[in-house]
Amino acid sequence: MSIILESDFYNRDCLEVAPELVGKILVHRLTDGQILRLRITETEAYRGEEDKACHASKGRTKRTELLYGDSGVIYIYLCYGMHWLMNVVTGTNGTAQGVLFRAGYDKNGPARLTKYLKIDGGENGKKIFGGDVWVEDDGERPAIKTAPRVGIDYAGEYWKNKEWRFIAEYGGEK
DNA sequence: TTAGTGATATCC
DNA sequence: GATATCACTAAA
Repeated sequence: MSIILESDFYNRDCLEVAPELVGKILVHRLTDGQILRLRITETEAYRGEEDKACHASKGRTKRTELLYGDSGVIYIYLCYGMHWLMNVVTGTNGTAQGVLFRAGYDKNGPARLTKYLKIDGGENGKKIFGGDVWVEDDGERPAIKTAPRVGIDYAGEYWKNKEWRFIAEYGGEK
């Protein structure tokens, strides 16, 4: 029995949401009805304008607009011209927080994850419940370890060294 | 280690 | 309009 995570889950600080998303199942229902599921094994928190690694630190722009909106909104970003990175907006409105889905079981890397789930910019701005993309909790609670975030050298030592990356220590099933 | 790729932001 | 930058991956 799986429970779909809804508004209450996402409407909290990203540092609470990010570790809890680890071990959950990300689901995408395609237009042809096919269901793709993937267990989340790694997430990262991006916490508002003060976090230099967060896109919102540059201020409110067309792109980061979504981060300032409702929690539970899917924020998808095209990186390096070919990789879709998926985030979900967390926290109360206006705090510009988000959680990046960094990896899934057997799928290391944020772009591999979206590629596997066939998620692209078309899902950007949609809600992560009540639509074609959602996260389920099947009760699994893997052990979690933390680590510094990656790929954000530009953010400076202070933010770079924050342990806001959450990784499942997996032995679990798919 | 390096090339590839294109949207976005920033600077004319 | 032009350029610099980027939360990456695959191939070597």
